[in-house]
Amino acid sequence: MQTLWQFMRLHPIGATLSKNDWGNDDFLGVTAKIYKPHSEIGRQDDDNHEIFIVKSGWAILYHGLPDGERQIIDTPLTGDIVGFRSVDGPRLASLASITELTVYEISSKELVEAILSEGRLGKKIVCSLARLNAILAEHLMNTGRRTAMSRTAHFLLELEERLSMVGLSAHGRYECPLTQYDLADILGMTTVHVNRTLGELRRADLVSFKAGHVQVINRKKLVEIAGFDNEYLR
Amino acid sequence: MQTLWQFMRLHPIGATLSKNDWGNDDFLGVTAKIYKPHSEIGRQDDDNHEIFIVKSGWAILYHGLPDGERQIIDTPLTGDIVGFRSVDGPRLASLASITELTVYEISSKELVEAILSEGRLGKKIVCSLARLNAILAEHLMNTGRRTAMSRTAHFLLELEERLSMVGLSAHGRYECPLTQYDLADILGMTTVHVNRTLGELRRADLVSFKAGHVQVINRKKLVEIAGFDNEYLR
DNA sequence: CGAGTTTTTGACATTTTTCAAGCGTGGTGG
DNA sequence: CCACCACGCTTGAAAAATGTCAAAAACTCG
Repeated sequence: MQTLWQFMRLHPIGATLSKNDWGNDDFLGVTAKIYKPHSEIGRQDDDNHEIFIVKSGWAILYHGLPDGERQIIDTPLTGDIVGFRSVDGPRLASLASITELTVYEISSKELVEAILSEGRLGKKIVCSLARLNAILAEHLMNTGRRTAMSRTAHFLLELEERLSMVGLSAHGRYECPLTQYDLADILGMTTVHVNRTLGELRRADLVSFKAGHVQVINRKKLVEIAGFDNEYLR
Repeated sequence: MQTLWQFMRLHPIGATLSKNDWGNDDFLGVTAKIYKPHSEIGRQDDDNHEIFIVKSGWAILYHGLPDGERQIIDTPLTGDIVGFRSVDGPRLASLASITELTVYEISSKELVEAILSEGRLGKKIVCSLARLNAILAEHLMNTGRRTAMSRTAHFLLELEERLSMVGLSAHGRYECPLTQYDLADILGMTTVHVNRTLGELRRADLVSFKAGHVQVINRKKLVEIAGFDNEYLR
């Protein structure tokens, strides 16, 4: 069985952590939990202070609005941390699996304890949160200042970059189990419009999103349309 | 002269820090720098690894897009930290003052060093970043899933809440030096539309934004229209 | 095969942007 | 003191982008 620290050494947020960075083995020994596709891992407004670290699979972190709308905040991928809050309080967003999902679950309190006693862990978490910040800021530009086309192109390029960082994309090709409904709630548009936009991108031979997989066709032009610069994902 | 740690004890991110949380006094003695209104404090793409902590004044953190558009990522207020990056690399956004602005400037490297040796500082920074994350996520809902009206209302309520936390708002009233152009770049719409929307809000006796100050008139209804829940600002 | 989900398409409505112009105010130089 | 300019605010009319509603086609899974 792979322990949490073994995992973290291999992935973005834990890449340089040594065993000693964690207080003791018990804490490290957190076992990964496996969830079925389309299950709720944590629900918005629940008073359950747990942090998740994605080991494998696809998930969405979303917030439901009073009027029934939904905005997807992020699609956490392998190695991403989910669920930090500045203070105790209800969860601000729900986490749901898309595919089968494996996550490490750590009590928020325990993780904070560990940060207090181990500076290197604090640094790691700070870096991880800073990166999430950068991603959110970029999504803000997407929904705020880019056209439907540019937005969609940008997100597909972001996914490719993030996935290839964890070895899940190569040659501009990757699996993506998100539906067009999901895409709509990520990009802040309607499914109908997502559909038309994807169609345009496909017909223009830029990128194809079809049957759960994505293939970048003309990267140069796609990057140009999207105004994509991967710097923020470093 | 007020030192950085004296300041931090009094404001959100540093509220519970004691003197010992910082390695030594030299580091703490960082003097605050004062900038004139409308100056650039840090420029996007610069390779200058500095973190800013706002002591007083209004600022905007924005990112310029290739086509000349601009998206304002955040309006850092008293006590907010600006400029963290996951790794060294060019700055992702520019920081500019709106009013006269006083900021503490700390080298990124120094702060990371301090985190390594002082867990409580790490915790504070982690909390601050988690809060910023929550704010960005909420802005994402704003631009992604709310109408112009709801969005604008929401942002004005957020400002009120954030300002009253640092003693700069009371009775639903506060000073706000942002222009309608700024508002447009925050909310992801055009100035023209911002103008019309503010007009509507004013005519409906919900909130007035005029000559640099904001007055909430009918909070109950405004909160309802905005779908505002201050939980995320805690 | 059949039921449910997802994608695609068409016609039309609404929101938001664009372009263009006018107004008000505060500061500045003649 | 006044003319003038820069800047921000306001308004109107038309265009473009995006959303809504509705239905059909395609796909998926048991």
